[in-house]
Amino acid sequence: MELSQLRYFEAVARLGNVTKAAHEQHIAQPSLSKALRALEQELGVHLFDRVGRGVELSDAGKLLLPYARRILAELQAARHALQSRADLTVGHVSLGVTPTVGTRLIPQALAAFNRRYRGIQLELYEAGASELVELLNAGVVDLAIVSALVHGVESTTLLSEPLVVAVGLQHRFAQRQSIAANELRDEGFILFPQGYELRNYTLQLCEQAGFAPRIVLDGGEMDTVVSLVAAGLGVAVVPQLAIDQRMGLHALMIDAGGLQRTLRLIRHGQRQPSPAAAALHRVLHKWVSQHYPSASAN
Amino acid sequence: MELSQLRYFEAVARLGNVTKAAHEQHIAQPSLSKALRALEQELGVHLFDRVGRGVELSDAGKLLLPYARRILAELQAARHALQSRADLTVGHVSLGVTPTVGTRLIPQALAAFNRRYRGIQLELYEAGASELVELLNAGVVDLAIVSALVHGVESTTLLSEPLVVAVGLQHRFAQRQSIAANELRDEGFILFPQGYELRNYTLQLCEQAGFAPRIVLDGGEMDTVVSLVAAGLGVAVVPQLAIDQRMGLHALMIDAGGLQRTLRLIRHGQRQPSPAAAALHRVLHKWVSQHYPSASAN
DNA sequence: AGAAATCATAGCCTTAGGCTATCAATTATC
DNA sequence: GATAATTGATAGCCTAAGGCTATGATTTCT
Repeated sequence: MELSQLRYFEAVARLGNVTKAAHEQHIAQPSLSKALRALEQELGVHLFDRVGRGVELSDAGKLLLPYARRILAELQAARHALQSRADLTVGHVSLGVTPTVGTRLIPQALAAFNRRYRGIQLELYEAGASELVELLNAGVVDLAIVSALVHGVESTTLLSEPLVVAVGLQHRFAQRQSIAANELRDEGFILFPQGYELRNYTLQLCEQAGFAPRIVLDGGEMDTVVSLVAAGLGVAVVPQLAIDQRMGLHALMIDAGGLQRTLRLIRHGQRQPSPAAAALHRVLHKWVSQHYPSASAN
Repeated sequence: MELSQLRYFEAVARLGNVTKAAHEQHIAQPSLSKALRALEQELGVHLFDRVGRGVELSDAGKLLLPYARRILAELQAARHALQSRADLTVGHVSLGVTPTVGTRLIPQALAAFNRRYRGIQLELYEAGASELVELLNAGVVDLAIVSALVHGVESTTLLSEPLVVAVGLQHRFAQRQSIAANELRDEGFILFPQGYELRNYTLQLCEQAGFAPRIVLDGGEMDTVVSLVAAGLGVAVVPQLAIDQRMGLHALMIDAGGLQRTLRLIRHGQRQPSPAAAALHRVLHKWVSQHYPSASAN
């Protein structure tokens, strides 16, 4: 049984006339007769009775018709669904982010995406970089933003942001714009937890400056760390984007050998991105290049 | 889009493996790959991602899959419905009868049919012969039983029943077995209504015997007429099958030139009978030949 | 009765969809 | 880490399904 046969059958049933149905379906009348015959033979039933001029549905045809109509309707619905998905009027895209990335960049960028693509459902996963790569490979997330270099996936540079030393507004360096790394040897440091890239960056900075950091507090998400710094508990190495003066923070650039954190947008190398995923990829790059023109790259 | 493509698509989606799906569908693996490619091109989307060894559904494929499954399920349901119909496990048949036919013959025959074909729904229309032919031509009834000869339809003789003169048990002829038509010239007649074949038969009988009947009562269905005769109001020409001694009736055969009423089973000459209609046709003939072996014919 | 309409049949032709053979890529195995 | 095994894609061929035109048989309208 072929879909064309069902289409023809439905047309003949609806019009009660083989010739008119053939016209409607843009085929020759004998072709339609032949197709009907083939369908009847395959099913082993008579679908139409030739009654005078014209044909009309037989008992079996009346039985088949609603099935045929449902099948054709499902077919059209499927086509429409795929079309809508391609149009980006509906869809779904899942983005993975490492925890410190989400805080400032993601909310606004995703809001912009949602304004542009109203019908696309967004899903956000927060996890460590290695877990995000697993989710990407498993197809759970379409895209992920990580700051580490990962292998086996397709990666584009989204943003390079300087890492700065955050101090409270009461801090003795609060009036300075920049600082040399080794000036920090007497400061108390607040560290991000094990496994976070920012923790490694911090330790790397101190090591390069030739001292081991005095650790005041170990562990804590971005918000917590920022609050602790503002309260004067210590200093912390954070992305420049995380600094907000209104929150009682001051940023110190690091003089020489200043570290940068590169945020990368990664996606599966072999999986074809869905239209929604491609759109999010596009929007994220565009949003970054518009809001951080100096820091962005592609 | 072809149904085979949907079948293949579903198999690959289910098995996650083109080769295994090709085996299951009894085609060569390259043919399946080609079919998938064609489907993807037609829909303008990627349905699968080759990921390592094996394939897995893409976003678009996940969207399409439930539609494909519904379509395939509908298809199978349609096939099953037609099969059940052919098996006579389900079905519908509509029988038309003229009013005087139904009384004795139809109930038992239809009961026999229903015992044999439990799942087939019966529908009964009672109407005059000409209306029944219209219903037959319109496809409203599949079969009809009439006693008149009608044209333009396919007709088989179901039963020839003698017409007898019914008298009450108190009637002066109640001890006789037969009678000559002209002995009835002084009797009062009870007539069936205009348009009934039995009315015509009665008038014909009297005309052939050379008298005009004295009409005591004109109009009345079979049950009424029978009751009136039993009450001694007059005599009536009725089918032998309508006589039941328990109801206070006696049948007089008509000596020479005795009339017979031939019941014919008619069906549409061009319409293909449904399995249920064919079964009813069969059962009616069989039932008559078993219960009235002398009177039946085919 | 003749004209018009409608479906079926016959015969031809193109192409979709099947097959085998083979390549490329990935994964399992030793 | 090299080799074998598995899997999907490609190339090229061939058959048959499904399209077309021409025509015939039947029925209905005028």
